[in-house]
Amino acid sequence: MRRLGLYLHTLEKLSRGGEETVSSEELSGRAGTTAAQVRKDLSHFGSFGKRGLGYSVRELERELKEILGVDRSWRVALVGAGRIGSALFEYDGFDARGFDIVTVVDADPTKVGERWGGVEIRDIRELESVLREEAIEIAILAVPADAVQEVLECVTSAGVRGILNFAPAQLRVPEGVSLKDVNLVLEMEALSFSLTNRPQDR
Amino acid sequence: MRRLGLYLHTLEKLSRGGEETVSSEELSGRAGTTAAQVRKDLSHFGSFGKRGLGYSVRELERELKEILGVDRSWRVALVGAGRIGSALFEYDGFDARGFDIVTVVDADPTKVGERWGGVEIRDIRELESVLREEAIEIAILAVPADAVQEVLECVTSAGVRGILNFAPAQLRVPEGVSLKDVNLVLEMEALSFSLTNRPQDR
DNA sequence: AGCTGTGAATATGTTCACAGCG
DNA sequence: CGCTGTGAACATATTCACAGCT
Repeated sequence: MRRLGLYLHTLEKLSRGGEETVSSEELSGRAGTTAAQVRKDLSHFGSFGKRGLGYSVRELERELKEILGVDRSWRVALVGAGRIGSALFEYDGFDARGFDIVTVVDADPTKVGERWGGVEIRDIRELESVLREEAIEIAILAVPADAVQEVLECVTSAGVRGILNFAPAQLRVPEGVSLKDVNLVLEMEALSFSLTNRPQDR
Repeated sequence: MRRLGLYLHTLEKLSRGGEETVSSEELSGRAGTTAAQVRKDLSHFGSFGKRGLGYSVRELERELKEILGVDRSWRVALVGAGRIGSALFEYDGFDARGFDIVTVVDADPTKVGERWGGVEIRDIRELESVLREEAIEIAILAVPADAVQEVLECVTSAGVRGILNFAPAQLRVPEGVSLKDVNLVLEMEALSFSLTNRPQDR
């Protein structure tokens, strides 16, 4: 559930602000949802609040991290060192949440061997073995759409079970593998749709 | 409805492959949904198919473009010329769908005046006037989270009504403005959640 | 006969409203 | 008394199943 992540980020902000306790009302306001929604969402995983008081910020934060599995770090590989890949590699948010990009792989021979920070870019022909050696758990695919299905198969063969895909392609993943697609054109099209189909245009 | 965009992309692939006609069965297979879903989705906007035959690829493609509002081009501004901004600027998919990034704005004085392709980077202090001059319809926000609310207010004041936001912040938009958030950490957390809460771990 | 378009059935998600604990 | 946790009511989304056009 995506909202859990939102709650966690909100709690961390509250925590930095020195708040000790928070009500579902307050939390929902900051996360852009409703109080009932917050309570229902949390109640699926346990009873974390105190009636009459609210939730302990620190405690709920810890619980949510555990539920989301971000009370640990994850070994992540970046496949594709193009423009999107490089932006993702530099993106601080991943690091801050324990998603450690410990491997970068690319097909371009002029890039292979190059170093980004402490990470050497490896040849995509070694993809499967590199992923195994590095005990990668999550792969970020930032390769061209026409290459991504092949890369995906290799990645899943290597035992990776979480995939964040940026290529605009409909991927089929084996049972037991989680896939998240980020398709920016689809997002823009959704905006275009809203702007176009607005009855009360002024 | 996000699936409409998916259908459109699928149709374009079929079209390039020379297909004349497609059934809801076929379309759903390629778009990763079900035949009934496709028919229901399309039926909200009209009757585009022929019974016993299916849908004309070319015709449905045209209809979907019109519904989504991508039968035209859009004037888009990129606010924030950092790593994510530059990756987005170079991203071909936007251009191909008629989302023309005609303006780039940044706060860094060393970047202002620089040219990316034919586009000069403008100073963020001129943001509102630049957006008006350029008749911008959609803004992509790739600025730091602590600056984004301020930028957003400026952007909406300038009459922009569609916003794609990459900053991890909960934004409040005025009535009549469409906002899409892309939060990559949330996506990764969702993956982490699936990997963590998988009962039948082998 | 084949495949759409659609009401009806089902499933899923959200909001309401309140009992019950602190 | 305040705020959570939760069943019940409501709303939305998906799937089923079939009548009806071509």
